Amino acid sequence: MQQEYNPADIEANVQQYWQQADTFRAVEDNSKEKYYCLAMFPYPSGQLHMGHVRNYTIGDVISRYQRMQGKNVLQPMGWDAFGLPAENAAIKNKVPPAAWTYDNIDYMRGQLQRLGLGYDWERELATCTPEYYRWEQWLFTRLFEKGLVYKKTAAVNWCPVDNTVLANEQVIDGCCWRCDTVVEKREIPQWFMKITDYAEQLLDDLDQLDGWPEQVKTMQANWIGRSEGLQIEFDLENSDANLAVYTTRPDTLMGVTYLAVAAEHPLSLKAAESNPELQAFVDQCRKMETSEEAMETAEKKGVATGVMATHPITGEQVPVWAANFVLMGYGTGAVMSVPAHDQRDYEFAQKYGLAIKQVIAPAGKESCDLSTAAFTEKGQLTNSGQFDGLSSQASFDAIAKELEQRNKGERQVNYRLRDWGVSRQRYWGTPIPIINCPDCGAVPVPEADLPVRLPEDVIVDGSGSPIKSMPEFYQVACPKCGADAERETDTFDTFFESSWYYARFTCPDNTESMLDERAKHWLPVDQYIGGIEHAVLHLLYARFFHKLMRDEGLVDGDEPFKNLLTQGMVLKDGVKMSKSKGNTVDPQALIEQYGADTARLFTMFAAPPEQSLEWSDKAVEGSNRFLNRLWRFTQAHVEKGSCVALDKGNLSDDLKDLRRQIYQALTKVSDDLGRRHTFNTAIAAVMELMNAVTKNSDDTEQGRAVRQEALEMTALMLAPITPHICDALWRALGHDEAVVNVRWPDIDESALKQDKVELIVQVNGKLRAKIKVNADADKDSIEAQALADEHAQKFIDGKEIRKVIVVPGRLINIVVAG
RNA sequence: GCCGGGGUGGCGGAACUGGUAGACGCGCUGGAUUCAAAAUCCAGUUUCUUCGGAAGUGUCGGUUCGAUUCCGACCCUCGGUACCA
Repeated sequence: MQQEYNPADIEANVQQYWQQADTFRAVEDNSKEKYYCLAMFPYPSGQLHMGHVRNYTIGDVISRYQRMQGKNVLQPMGWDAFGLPAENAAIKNKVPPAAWTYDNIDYMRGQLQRLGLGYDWERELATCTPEYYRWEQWLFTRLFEKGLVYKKTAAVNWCPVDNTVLANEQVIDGCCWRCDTVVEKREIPQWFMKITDYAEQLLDDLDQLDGWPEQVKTMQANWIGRSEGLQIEFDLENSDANLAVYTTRPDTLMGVTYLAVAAEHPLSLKAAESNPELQAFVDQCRKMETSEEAMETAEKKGVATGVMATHPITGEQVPVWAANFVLMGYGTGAVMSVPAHDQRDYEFAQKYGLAIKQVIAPAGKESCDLSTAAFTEKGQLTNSGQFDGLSSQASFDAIAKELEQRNKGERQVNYRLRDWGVSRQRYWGTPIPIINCPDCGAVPVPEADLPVRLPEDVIVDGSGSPIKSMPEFYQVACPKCGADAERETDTFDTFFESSWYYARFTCPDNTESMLDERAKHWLPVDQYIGGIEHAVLHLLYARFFHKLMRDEGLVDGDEPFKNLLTQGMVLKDGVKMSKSKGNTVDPQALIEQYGADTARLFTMFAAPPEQSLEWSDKAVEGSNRFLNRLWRFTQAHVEKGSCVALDKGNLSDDLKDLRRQIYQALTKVSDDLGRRHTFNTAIAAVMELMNAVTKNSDDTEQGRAVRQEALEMTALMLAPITPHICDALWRALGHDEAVVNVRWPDIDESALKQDKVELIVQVNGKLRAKIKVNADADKDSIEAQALADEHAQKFIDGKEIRKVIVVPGRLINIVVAG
């Protein structure tokens, strides 16, 4: 054993051993319990950032711990390789996206290996290869046949100067990020997946996910947004057409004083032809961002269309307004407005002088003052004709029945969730496998012709996707009739690739089918780890895909991820590390200076995984200092030669104490690594043990034997977190096998037993004394001992004792008067 | 705007089921070692204090023998918001 801790040597040696012994190769083996641990794969942006280091270390610690539990662990790694940054880099550096991406992958793979992450690299995949994306093309054509995909027009952000579609993040304050032109909305035909057909399952199956954080399930449930309400039809004046609206508050129907439609609603567009003011408003709305956030925070504006609608029960005429807060692609593109009982409608009515009619009265003592705000609580109906006096709840049924009889409405379950638009007008993505024939319409590419390969030798200059101007790509014969036809030149949303990669990792080499029996062996993923920012979209799409694949017979079970851990972000100076803020810390430099084990130890120690992690150079040094201390202490111990066997029955009180601390630490670390995933407290427990061990200077034979035990346990307990140094320590302590193959130690219960325990004595809830009592003492004798304590006496002397509360193993609280 | 988190010493954090607030680490202070420094080791470190204690976990209020933990209202901050991944 070397005198000094030299991480560069140690880490290179151990990593070489793992590679040569094929340690992390995962082979299906029914004799062992399987454990599939997956951390969200990275976008190959160029270099690893601290968020990656944290994410992948968490996964590796869990994987190594489970391996030490004797499980057959699968931990794969791959690349979420399609996406916008490759196109941006291509424009900037004049490199094709493919070359840029593959270079990045090669560099980042090396960085991951240097961190000592135990991946089965045989299973590596990159989503930008035809071997991968051909299978999602295949699935899409299957879904086409099943009617689960369809085409409709939808709005995109359009920059009229660059002549290109912009992502939401490329729109800054309503303007193009590159040329600062005001962005316009443009309606173009796009492919959609019917995720709403699975809305109910996606909601109900959340109940199966006991291993998911409650907050993530809540966010998903709210996102899906199931509601029960009524669809109500309003007849239009001078027209056969009618206007349908959906409401969850039919009890307020009698208070409707106007209707609002989206500016681009056909009704509004038609009215605008003869109304210049409305036309100006429609044009103005066209220059709005498409994001929900922008819509909701924008000032609420509207213009009367001049069209009147007939109230389905009273027959009264109410005006129809065009409003910027009504979304065309959402529900029916129209809403009924009840200013007295909805705050947004109230503010709109105040602004434009529309009528406010109260139809709900408070049932309890809630305040209702319609001169200041809407009354949005439920209550008792008033001013509602035949429904007067009913409760909000009772009126739901009564009004539903009335409307059904009049054929003017029906009950409906509605979801906030919208169908998934998967078309992107970009180059660097999976080509959508559809051919548009002038006679046959949209025709899926036949299986034999898959994959539709994305040409990689292209020039990207920011003026639109290069494949849109490549006849050799898009000119094809219709697979059905042979006529001249055109390929889709749009590509898939990159969430498409990341929605099923977890399954493909089980059989990435299969060239015959999307998945095989190995998927059924390994799935579901036992532990999934990734950023909280993916709580809704990615995780919902992956759950959706799992159900689609299940219905194709490709996988078993309803859900892909049994347990989920959502990690927090890595911050510096309180803000997220990012290139634009210039506050990034390069993991490469960190590893070169201190080694992978220090990088791993610091990221696990600085905060629990679910919280954000504040970067600190000084704390990194502290982590390195601890490893140095551990190394030197072990070295000094080993240097004095081998130890005799431990004689448990023949130890001094101090040594018994020390052994108890060893097994208390082991108890805590086992729970923290296996159940709680609080690696910071596990490390703290090991540090505490080390402090106790270094304080003990018993150099007798038994003293050295206990020290040997403590150091062995420390090497094992830290092995999942800092695997390189622990391998070297374990060997130095006299073992021949690699620590990665050692089983997690058992707890020696006999070492944990204590004769006396310390209890605290409170008087009126304040700490006043500490007493030692026999571990098996009964409540009465504990109480008596507490009352007799001289410190406690000072605070109870001469006062009336009202109550004494004894919490076994913890405390005694003496409640006195005055 | 809406949905979901978070707020505890100078700093990162601990307190797991309502029971000793501040484990562990960083920083700082003092000491040892050194010609000197670095490194290392030892001791101390919430604030105030009349040295008895008192106050204290974003703010205000409540429940309880006892609240960082439960309930209500509010403030600040972070993530998501459907074309960033």
